[in-house]
Amino acid sequence: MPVPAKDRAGEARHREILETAARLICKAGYEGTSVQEIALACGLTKAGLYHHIPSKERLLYEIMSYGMDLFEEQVLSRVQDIADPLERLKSCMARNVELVTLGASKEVTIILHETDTLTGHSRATINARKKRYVRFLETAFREAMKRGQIREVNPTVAAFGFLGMVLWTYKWFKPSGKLSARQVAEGMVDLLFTGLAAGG
Amino acid sequence: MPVPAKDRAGEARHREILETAARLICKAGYEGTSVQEIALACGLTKAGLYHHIPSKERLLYEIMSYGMDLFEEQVLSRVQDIADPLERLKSCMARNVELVTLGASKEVTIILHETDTLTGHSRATINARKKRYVRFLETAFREAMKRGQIREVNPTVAAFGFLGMVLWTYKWFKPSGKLSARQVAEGMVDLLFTGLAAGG
Amino acid sequence: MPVPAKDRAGEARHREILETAARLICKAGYEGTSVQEIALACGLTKAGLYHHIPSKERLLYEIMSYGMDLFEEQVLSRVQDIADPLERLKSCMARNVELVTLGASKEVTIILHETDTLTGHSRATINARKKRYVRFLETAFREAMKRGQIREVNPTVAAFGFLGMVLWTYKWFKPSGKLSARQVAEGMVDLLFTGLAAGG
Amino acid sequence: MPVPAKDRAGEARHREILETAARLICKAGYEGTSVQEIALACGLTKAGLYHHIPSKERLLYEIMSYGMDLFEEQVLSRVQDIADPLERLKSCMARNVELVTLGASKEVTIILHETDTLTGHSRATINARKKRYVRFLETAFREAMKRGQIREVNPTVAAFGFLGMVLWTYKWFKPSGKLSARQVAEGMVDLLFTGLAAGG
DNA sequence: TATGAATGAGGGTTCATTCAT
DNA sequence: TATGAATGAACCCTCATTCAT
Repeated sequence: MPVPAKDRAGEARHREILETAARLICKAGYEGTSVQEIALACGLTKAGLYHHIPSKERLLYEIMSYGMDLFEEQVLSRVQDIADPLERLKSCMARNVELVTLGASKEVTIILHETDTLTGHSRATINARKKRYVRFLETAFREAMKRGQIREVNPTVAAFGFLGMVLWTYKWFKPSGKLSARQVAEGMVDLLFTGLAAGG
Repeated sequence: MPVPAKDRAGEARHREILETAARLICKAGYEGTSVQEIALACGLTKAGLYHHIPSKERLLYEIMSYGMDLFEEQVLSRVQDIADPLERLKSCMARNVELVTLGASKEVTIILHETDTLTGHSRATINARKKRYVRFLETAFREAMKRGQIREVNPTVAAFGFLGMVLWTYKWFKPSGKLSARQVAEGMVDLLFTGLAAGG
Repeated sequence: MPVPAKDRAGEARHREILETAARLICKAGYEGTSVQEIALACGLTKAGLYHHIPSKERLLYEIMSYGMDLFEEQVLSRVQDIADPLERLKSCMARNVELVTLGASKEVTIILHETDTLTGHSRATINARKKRYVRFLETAFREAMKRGQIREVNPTVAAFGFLGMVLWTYKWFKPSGKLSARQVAEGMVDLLFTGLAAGG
Repeated sequence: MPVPAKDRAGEARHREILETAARLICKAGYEGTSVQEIALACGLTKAGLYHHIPSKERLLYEIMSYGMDLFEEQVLSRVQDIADPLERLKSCMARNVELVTLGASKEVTIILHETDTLTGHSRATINARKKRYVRFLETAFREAMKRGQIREVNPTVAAFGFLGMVLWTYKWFKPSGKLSARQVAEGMVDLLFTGLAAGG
């Protein structure tokens, strides 16, 4: 059942707005970005933008939902079926680093780190999806330990170490720098999983 | 030349204001925190607060400077003279994790991650001090490699991996959680430097 | 010359819109009711509503005109030919009270009290029709005095006292209350015309 | 214990703002009057006005409270101790008519008829005070009947008839017209209590 | 030091209205 | 007729900042 052209256009427009807003919010933060600026960047007036979104906070929520969708589609769903837990973790890390460094809509996923801005149900929904990712990592780490693929470490520390390495990347990575996104991704995987121990 | 009691008192008050403001800004971000709220939390009126600070942006700069002071005093200056580069890195990591998790003024140092808010000279000054830290880490990694203490890896990736693990901590660590700050600090050091490789 | 069915349908639709709008404006006032809300209540979009009305102010004018039509048709025209001036006044009062309490379209007539909202010609037109009612009452009071049916009182004060009693009713009358609309109507007539004097 | 000069000044300023706002709201309604207009009329900027009031709705509530204060002080408290219920009612009506026609702050009391604008607790508070007035009137009517001073009528109808006559006055009374406020007041009392019956 | 009062600028949001489709 | 998209103006309110006292 094909989606009518009209709806597809509307949806595309909507995504375009989310991505444009994400780019701005990513730079200056949610509170530091005015609806005025977002509207202008979308080629609309403030009132015109409000035809597409019900409120600024809801806009943020939709960006975040969209960001989680992108993340789950481009990272989680592509690795969760990998049987070998170590390979699953490595692939996951590489994909996640690439998502926040060279993804076409990387800002949409980066914004996920705007914590404490959303309130109520929206906040709970997003937080639940984030927590699922942490659980996914912890589980994979535990499996890898059980199989003897990695040393015995605290799975929570491992998961958050993993996440810190991956998500901090957007703060310093520059596409125009010496290292390519792929190099960073592989470097990070190598760093965490091969380890720093000499002769490892 | 001893500082007059009066100035010392003034300085204490000043630091108190910086720390109070830091706590608020840490929660809601710079743009999300109003001068009004800061004044109230300091037990002052808005106009009263302005007798202590020249502007909101300058307040942020002073918090960040103070944060860098604290960091350099409690982390850098205590490890930079360690001759063994691997021990230097390990000690640095542990101290840094502890600074952002159980430091009495942890918010003051956490705020350092409010990027892109400061402008002009202030921003350049803070960024220069941050960059010095990255250089310090890269150098230590290089030294450790030269000595054969760790594998050959890209020092930049290593430095930012290190930083990501350390600085991300404040986003998820809860003093009331299962893990103590010390456990997290040691876990992180173990994770990065012993590595995950089995039998490491 | 019979009205074509189509026009009759259009007219019915038009009246329906006027009555729906009247109900909303009656509750929240003209300024407190948005075109959006009116459109929604009519089962239309905003743009759709504008095919039926040229402007919000004109809508108000049409409601008021329709309200005056209803009033004249259901009150004035049915009493103006009563020869006895006292009976004319009593019947008028009873009918008017009933119009604003149990009339099917009572809100349409209640809105007539939205003063100072209309401007220019519209306002003048409505005000002229209202003034005619006042004159009608004053004349009837004067006739009744001349015939010795009632005491000598200032006819203007009598007319506005009459109107105040009648029109205030909508502010407190509740169809579900102890008093029926009819009881209120008869009570008001009794109150003003029989008077409060003991033994009257 | 004398009120400090400063407080008295602040209080006077506050009342001045309430009265200025009342005058505007009285003309155009609450929704039809912008905070901008109120500020301007007070000789302030919008932001300056907000130094004195917490919100527009709260401003309305304060006007209404002040209006009830004025009413109770200038009407209720001056008649409630009159032993003779008929005299109590007559005096009450005269004073109330005068309050809404020639009172220095008549708009403040007229605004009390802005129904349905306030919400929640504010609304309940004001409504309770209004209801007390209705009860006061009903009681007085009942007493007067018991004493045989007036005919037996429904006290609720009597009370609302009384109120309608009194409160409607502000809609048509013009200080520059033929009738003085006093004449209207006396005319209304005469109309309701002497009655229209011939030879009354 | 401290404050209450004030302000211009801008915040997010809604308004009545228009118009191409 | 009906609509979705768009707009300029205005809405209520808060911002960081200043200044006389």
